[in-house]
Amino acid sequence: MRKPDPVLHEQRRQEILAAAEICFADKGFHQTSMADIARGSGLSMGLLYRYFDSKEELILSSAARDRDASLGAIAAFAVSEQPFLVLGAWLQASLQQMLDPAYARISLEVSAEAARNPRLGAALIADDQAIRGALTAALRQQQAARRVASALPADSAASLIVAWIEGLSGRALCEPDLDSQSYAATMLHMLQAALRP
Amino acid sequence: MRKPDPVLHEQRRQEILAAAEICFADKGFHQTSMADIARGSGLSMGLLYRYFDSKEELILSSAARDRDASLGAIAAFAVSEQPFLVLGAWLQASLQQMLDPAYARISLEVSAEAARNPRLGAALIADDQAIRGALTAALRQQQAARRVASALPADSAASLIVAWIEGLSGRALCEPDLDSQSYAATMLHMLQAALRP
Amino acid sequence: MRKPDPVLHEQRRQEILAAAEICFADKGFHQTSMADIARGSGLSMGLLYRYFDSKEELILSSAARDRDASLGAIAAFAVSEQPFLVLGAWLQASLQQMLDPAYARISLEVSAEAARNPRLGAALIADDQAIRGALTAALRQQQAARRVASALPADSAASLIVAWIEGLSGRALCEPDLDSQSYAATMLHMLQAALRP
Amino acid sequence: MRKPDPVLHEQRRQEILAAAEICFADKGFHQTSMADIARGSGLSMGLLYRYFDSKEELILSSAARDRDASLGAIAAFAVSEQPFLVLGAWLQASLQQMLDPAYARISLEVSAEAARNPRLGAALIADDQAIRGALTAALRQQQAARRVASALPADSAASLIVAWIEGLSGRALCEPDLDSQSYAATMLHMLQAALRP
DNA sequence: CATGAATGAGAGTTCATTCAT
DNA sequence: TATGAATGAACTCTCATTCAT
Repeated sequence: MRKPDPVLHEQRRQEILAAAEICFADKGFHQTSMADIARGSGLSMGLLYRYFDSKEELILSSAARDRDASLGAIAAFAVSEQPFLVLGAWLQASLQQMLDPAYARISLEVSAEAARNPRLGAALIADDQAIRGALTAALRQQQAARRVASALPADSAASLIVAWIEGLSGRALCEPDLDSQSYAATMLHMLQAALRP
Repeated sequence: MRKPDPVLHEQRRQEILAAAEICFADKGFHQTSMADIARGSGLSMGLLYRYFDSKEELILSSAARDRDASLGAIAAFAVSEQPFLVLGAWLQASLQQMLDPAYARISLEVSAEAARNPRLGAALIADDQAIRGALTAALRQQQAARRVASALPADSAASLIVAWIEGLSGRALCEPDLDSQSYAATMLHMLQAALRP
Repeated sequence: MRKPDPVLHEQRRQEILAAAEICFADKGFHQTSMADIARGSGLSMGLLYRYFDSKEELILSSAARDRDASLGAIAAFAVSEQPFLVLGAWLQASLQQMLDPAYARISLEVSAEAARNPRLGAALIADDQAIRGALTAALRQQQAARRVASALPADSAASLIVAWIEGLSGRALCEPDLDSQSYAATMLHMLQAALRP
Repeated sequence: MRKPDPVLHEQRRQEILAAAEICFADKGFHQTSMADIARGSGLSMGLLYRYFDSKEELILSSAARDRDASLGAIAAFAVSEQPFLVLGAWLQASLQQMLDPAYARISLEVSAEAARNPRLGAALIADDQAIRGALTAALRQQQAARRVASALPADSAASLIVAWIEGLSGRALCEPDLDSQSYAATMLHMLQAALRP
C-alpha cells in the first residue's frame, strides 16, 4: 500500500513556488499562465493543481513565505537586548534583498496585486502591522535608553523606515548597476543621523 | 469638411487618460479591458482607438503625464537660488500625492508593469535619471554652501531620497487611515537630520 | 453613426437558441460545448457571448421560451367558457409535442438539469405551478357543472394529468416508431373515462 | 495466495453503486467525477476501477439494478391468477418510488443520459419492452375476463400506464411537499375508471 | 490487493484590435 | 467623425483513466 509522503509533497510545493516566482518576476502575475508555471516546474498542469488549488493560492503562498522569513528576523529583534544592532542587521539584510532586481520585481508584483486582491491585501496588511509593531516597540526601547531622539514619534518613524526599505525596489529596477554596498553605507549613515538624539 | 481641432483632440486624450487611470487604479492594468475604458470615458471602442493606438500607449501616456508634472517641479528646483526650500516643497507635494491611495495604486501598477514592458521601463528610467540628476546637483550645491553634510555622497543620497518617497505608496495601501500631516512632519524632520552637516 | 438594431438582436438570439436546442437534444446540455453552439449558429464564440452571458443563460432562455408557449395556451384555457374543449386541444397539442423525439429529448434534458441547477429549477417550478393552477381551476369549474366527477380532488387530478403528459417523453424515446394518433386517441379516451362523473 | 471472494466482490459493487447513485442524484451523471464516487464509497480510485471498468459501466449497472427490481415485480404479475391485484401493488410500489425526490432525480438523469448514450439507450429500451409486454399480456387477460374495457387497445394502454408512472418523477421535483398517499389514491381511482368496461 | 500521483485534452469565458457601415 | 459587431486565440481549471509502487 502506498502512502502519501508529506515531505515530498512539501518539497514539491516549494519547487512549484520557486518556478512560479521566477515566472512572476519575469512576466508578472497576470501575464504568467498556469501552463508557464507547469512547464517551469516540469510538471503537468493537472498535477500542479494537486499542489495548489488556484493561481491565487500561488501568490498567497509566495507572500506567506516572505512573511515567514521577515517575521523570523523581526521576532529575534523584538526580544533582543540590543535591538539596535539587530535593527542594523535586519536593515542590511532587507536592503540587500530589495536591491536584488529579481526580488524587487516580485515584491512590486505582489504589492500591485495586493492593491486589488482582497485576500492578498489582507494578508499583506497583517504582515505589515506585525513588522511595524515590532519596529515601533524597538524604537521606544531605544528612546527610553536615550539612544534615539525622544522627539521622534516612534510609530511614524517605524512606518517611514519600512517605507524607505520598500522604496528600494524601485531603485533596483531604475538603476540596474547600482552599488549596493555604498547604498547600504549611505542609508545606514543617514538613518543613524535621523534617529540619534 | 471640418478641420481637426487639436485642442479638442488633446482634451479628449486627457479625458480618456483620466478614465483609464481610474480603471487601472481600480483593477490593475491587465485586468482593465479596453471596453472598460471606453465605457468609463463615454466613448465607443472604435473612437478610443483614434486617440490611442493601443492599450500600451495608455500606460505610456499616463507615465508621461506624471513625468511632466514631476519634471516641472524639478526644473524649478534646479534653477532655484534656494534649492533647499524648493526641495521641501517638492517633498511635501510628492508625499501628499504618494499617500493618496488612488495615486499609490497607479504608481505601483506602473512600476510593476515597467519591470517587464521595455518601452515603459525605458521611459521610466529616463524620467528617473532626470529627477535624480537634478536632485544630486541640488545636493552638491548645498554641500558647497555647507548646508548639507559634505561626507554624504550626493548621488546615493539623491537616490535614497527618491526611494523614500516612492516607498510611501506601500504605506498608503497598508495603513488606510494614516495621518499624512504627521507623516510629512516626521519625514521632513528625519530628512533634515540626515542631511545636516 | 451606426445604431444597434434591436430587431436583428432579438432575431439572432432566437437563431442561437434554436442552434443550442438542436445541440442539447443531440448531445445533452453538459456534453454540448459553447464551440458546438457557435458552430451550429454560424457565429464566433466571442459573438455568442454578446447575446448570451453564459451557457446557463441558454438553458434558462430555452425553458422560458417553452413556458411562454405553454402559458399562452393555459391563459386561453383559464378564461374559456368551455374549458373542457380547450383542455382537449391543449392536451392534443402537448401530446403531439411530447411524442416528437427531438422535443422529448430537450424536455428530459431540461428536467434533469433543473433537478440540480437552482435557477432553472426555480423557473420550472414557477411555470409548473401556473399550469397546475389553471388546470385545477378548470376542473373545479367542470365539477360545478357536473361534467367531471365531484369525488375527484381537483388539485391531485390536475397534477396527475400534467404527470401523464410529461411521462410521454419517455415513450417517444423508448418506442421510436410509435403511432402518435392512436396514442392520442387512447389517452383522451382513458382520460375522459377517468374524469367523467 | 488468497482466492477472490465473489460475495465480497459483489457486495463492494453494490456499495460503490449506492455511492454513485447518491452522487448522480445530487449533481448529475456528467457533473459527478470518478473522484467523487471514490470518495463517496471510501475507496481509492485505482480500486474503483477494479470493480467497474468505466464511468459508463456505473450508469449501466445502476439502470440494470432497477430493471431487475422491476422485472421481479413484473414476473410475479405475469404469472398471477389475479393480475389486477398485482397491478395495483406494482403501481403502488412504483408510485412510492417515483415520488421519492432522490429516486426521481436518478430516474431523470438516467433517462436523459439514455437519450444519447446508445448502450444505455438500448438497455433501457429492452427493459421497457419487457415491462410493456408483461403489462399488455395482463391487460389482454383481463379483457378476456371482461374486467377491462375491451375497446381499449391493450398495447397503447400499457404504454400509457408506464408513461403515467414515469411522469411522476417530474411531480416529485416540482411539488416538494406533495402528499404521496392522496396521489396514490387518486391515481388508482382514475386508472380503474379508465380501464373498467 | 491497494494506492494516489500523473496525464493532457478540452471545458467555459474574455479581450485587444479591426472594419463595414 | 463615430459606431459596435466581429474575431479567435488565450486564459484558468477539470477529469476519466492508467500504472509504478
